Amino acid sequence: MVRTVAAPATSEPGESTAKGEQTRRLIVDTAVRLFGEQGYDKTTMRAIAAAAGVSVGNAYYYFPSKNHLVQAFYTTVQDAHDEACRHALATPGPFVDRLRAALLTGVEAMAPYHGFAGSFFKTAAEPGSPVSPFSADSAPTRERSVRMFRSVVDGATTKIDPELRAELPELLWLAQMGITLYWVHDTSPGQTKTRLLVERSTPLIDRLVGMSRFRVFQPVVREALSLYRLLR
Amino acid sequence: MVRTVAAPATSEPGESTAKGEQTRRLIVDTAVRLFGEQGYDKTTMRAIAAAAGVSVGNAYYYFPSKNHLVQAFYTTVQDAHDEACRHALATPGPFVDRLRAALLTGVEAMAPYHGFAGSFFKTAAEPGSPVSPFSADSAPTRERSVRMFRSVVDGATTKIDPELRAELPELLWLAQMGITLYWVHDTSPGQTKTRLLVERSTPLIDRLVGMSRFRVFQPVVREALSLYRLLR
DNA sequence: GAGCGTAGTTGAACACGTTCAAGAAGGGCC
DNA sequence: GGCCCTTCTTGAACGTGTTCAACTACGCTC
Repeated sequence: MVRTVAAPATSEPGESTAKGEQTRRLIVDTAVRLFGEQGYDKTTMRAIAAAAGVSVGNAYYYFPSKNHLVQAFYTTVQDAHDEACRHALATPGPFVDRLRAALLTGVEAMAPYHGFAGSFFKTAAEPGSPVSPFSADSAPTRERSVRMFRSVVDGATTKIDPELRAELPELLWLAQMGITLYWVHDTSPGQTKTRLLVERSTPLIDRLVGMSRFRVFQPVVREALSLYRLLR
Repeated sequence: MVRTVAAPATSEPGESTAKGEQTRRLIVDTAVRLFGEQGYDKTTMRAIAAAAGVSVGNAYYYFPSKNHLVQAFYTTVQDAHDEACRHALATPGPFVDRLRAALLTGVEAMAPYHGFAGSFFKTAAEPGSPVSPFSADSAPTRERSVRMFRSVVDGATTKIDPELRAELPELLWLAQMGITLYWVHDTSPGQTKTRLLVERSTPLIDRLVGMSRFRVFQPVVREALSLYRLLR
């Protein structure tokens, strides 16, 4: 017997064949649309299946749970974010400007989904959840985001302590998670407060980062970084 | 017609009469016990009702949702925490020692419920949730906790910038929320990493707080505090 | 005691996410 | 075509949190 097509190490249903891929996309697209229209909780699996013209069980053949359907959302948002800040990060400049651009475009990219994010957040926040930003399943999205912040740091003309510089992309990603946490809970119209947070916290971060290379702060920076590495 | 008993402004079922209060307690106590034994998700409303010897509907007569049953847990943990750190905070001393004591006893108080907290966390993290630490329903618990941190600050012999000192209790409460966030996701045995986080971050916080009263940092401290007040 | 209104209680019913045994469709091999 | 194995699809069924119309128990007024 000859296996015509070898299954990949991480095989998921319907990723290999044309038919499966088609149904998969159909379900994802329908889900993403409904999530955006009605929020996470109000979009039932039955509704997704019905709108996509398949059975409930079929949706579960492709996705282990309702949560997994949301990874697609992450990718969508990140695509928009990458596109939006590509221009701002193209040419080197002061750290503060690059950071502000990266964070603000991030908030912009998420903006259309504020309602959805609110209803979905509880699922993402759960410790073992596959859609938690810290989970293994989210690794691709997370690493892509860290990579973007690395580009923020790499193109910065500001002088930064080398040890801090190495860890900074990941720390900034963490800061973005914090901002997102605030954003999700932000009930101000148009999430004005979150934008204000970014606008005014970036100069502060810049100032602290700038201070990092002075001798006086070396011990604190060292200690903080080593603690971070230890507990990461 | 004469109303013999005026209903209080925030009247909840079964709070006034003896019979109601009895059933209410019975349900809460049963729920708290089962939560601790089996976790949040595995403890069904049917199981709580059955174990308490009442009907499901009766539980819902006293508590609007399963979530609301958890406020009792908060109180339990906080009672333990208050008791545990009372002694350490009784006599004035260095800020760093008082803070460490407050945070470590907090972690100890939560420790028995780590499993439960993990399964429950997703509910507490939801923006509009009544059991969110930022919600109106949690105000009593929250204020009680802030009060404890105020005592930490008030009894501190360390010199602290006055403006910072005023906001510090709330900021420390926020820090505790951050530590709790880490703790919930901490899978190390016995949550060793969280203890390490407290042990090593308190000196750092202490150092930063100590720096706050030097002239050089006044602008940064001022800006950060005003931003915090604005976005709170 | 009779009547009445509130507080307390019940269990069936609903919609949900998820599971699963069963079957249908498709393609390679004789 | 006939066979077989994998891929794909179905819809009923399970257990969940929550709701609700109906019922009972109690305390008050007459």
